[in-house]
Amino acid sequence: MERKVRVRFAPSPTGPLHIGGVRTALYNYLFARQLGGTMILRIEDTDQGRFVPGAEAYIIEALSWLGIQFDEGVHVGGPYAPYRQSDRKPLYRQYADQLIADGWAYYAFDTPESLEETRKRYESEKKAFQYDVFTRNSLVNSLTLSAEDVSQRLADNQAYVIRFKMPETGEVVVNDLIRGRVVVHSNLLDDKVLFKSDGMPTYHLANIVDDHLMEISHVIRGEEWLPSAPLHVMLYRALGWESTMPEFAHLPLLLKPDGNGKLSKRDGDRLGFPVFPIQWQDPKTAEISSGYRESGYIPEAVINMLAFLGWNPGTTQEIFSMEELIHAFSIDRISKSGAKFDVEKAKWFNQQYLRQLSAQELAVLFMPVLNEKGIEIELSKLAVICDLVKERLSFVKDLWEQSCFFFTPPTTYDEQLIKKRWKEDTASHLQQIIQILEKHQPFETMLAHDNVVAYIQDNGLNMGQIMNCLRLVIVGAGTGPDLFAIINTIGKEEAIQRINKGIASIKL
RNA sequence: GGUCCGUUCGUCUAGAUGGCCCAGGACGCUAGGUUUUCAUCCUAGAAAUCAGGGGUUCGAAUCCCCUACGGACUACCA
Repeated sequence: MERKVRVRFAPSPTGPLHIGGVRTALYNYLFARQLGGTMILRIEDTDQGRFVPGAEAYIIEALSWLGIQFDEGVHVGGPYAPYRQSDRKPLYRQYADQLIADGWAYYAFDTPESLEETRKRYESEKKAFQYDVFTRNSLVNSLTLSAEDVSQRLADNQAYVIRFKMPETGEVVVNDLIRGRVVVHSNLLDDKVLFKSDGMPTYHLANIVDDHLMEISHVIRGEEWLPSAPLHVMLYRALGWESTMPEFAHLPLLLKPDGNGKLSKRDGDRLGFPVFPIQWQDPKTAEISSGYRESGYIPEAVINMLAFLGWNPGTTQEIFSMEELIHAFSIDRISKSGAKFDVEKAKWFNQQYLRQLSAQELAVLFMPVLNEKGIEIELSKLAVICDLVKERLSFVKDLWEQSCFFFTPPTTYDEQLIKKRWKEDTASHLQQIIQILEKHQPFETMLAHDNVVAYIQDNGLNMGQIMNCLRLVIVGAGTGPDLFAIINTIGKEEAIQRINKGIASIKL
């Protein structure tokens, strides 16, 4: 039973990978790392018609940004190379032939058009057509045609596909690590195409052949594959590989936050959150879909959030580093039902991770934003500002909103606050406060603060009223960190200028 | 239509072998406190008749059955 753990993440390069796919990759990664196994990236590009340039590079970049690493794969090579199915094309045919020779598959010459016609005919009778045990005897294939006819058609290069010959009797059992025993009667399954007329295998064949050849021990994939898992089990049996068949775990789906249905590529920008790890631009339409990276999410937060969509450790701990996830992860704690994505929780996770960053680290992230606005500042000074506002952020991009008053004087003043706090004598009191500030010759914040407080108290004034008005002229609003910390940071001269400007601008 | 999977607060979920669950945590929400302000933080609260109905049992969110609802799949797509 000692089997080396080898798992694969096997996306098809038909577009950007969405977060459901990322979660599948993550669970594979956590599982592999925990058990000292191997994580493989295999590209399943057997459908040349849906190939999208750039998608493969996108997948690699996105997973790399998130810290999901591969031991083998298209981009890093490995002992089972190549890892791209289009590069493995010559491998598959022999297995299809073997299946035919063993009576597990057959040639089918039906054209797509004739099949479509049959399908429509069934539909008009309110029935569903399936190429299976019951219908294959009335269709054009090597089961109904004479041996001579078949060889003639083959010799004539007539287009054909190779279909799996599903047994008429018997039950197929899939033992799923998450769902338990799933049983289906084989005659309910259809004769899936294994090998296409263009010379490429379909997903089903390529997948089984590659998993076998690459010695995959566990197949962890989305629930959308559960219905075809019985076919896969049959394929292992037919190929004589049943004893080394990997174990299956079908993950619950990620659902739309509103309404029903699985999360789709369209939902993200419609509902105001990214469904993609990093930004993607469609090469054909040039349409841009936003990504977590560009939206200001920290990769660790995205990982943490994704890990909890369908899995939990059974404790109350919610913040997990990748290392902790690797340690705590287990397949039997994966839930069976689909999870709706929640933007608010995602934000919360990001906030938690943002707070773990030092002021210095935040400053480094913030600096480019300022430079773009034409603001030059020393990193150390910026770090002081970041430290003052870091508790108020969910995203790095919130930094500007939370700290813009450090860099530019207010141009407008909060109307509500004026109404509430600004009195007739406010201006003259602020004049007095300017005098107090002027007195401090090297400027000392604490002393200035104490003196202002003393002024308010000595004159029997309302603390909240004066302080809020002082804040109003300095910040422009009633928000922000400690007022004297702000004054200290912008400097005495600037503070006095702002007070003067405020007095001049604010009229009752 | 058919096959398969699922169903605990608005959301993510806890809930081995039925009793400690008139259901716990987190996000969000509401209120109070802290703060010269806002945010943070602290405290409290509202929020699931455990999809519904039948059983089994002294006792069920937990076991069984039925129903409903939701989802996936049903391509020479993956």
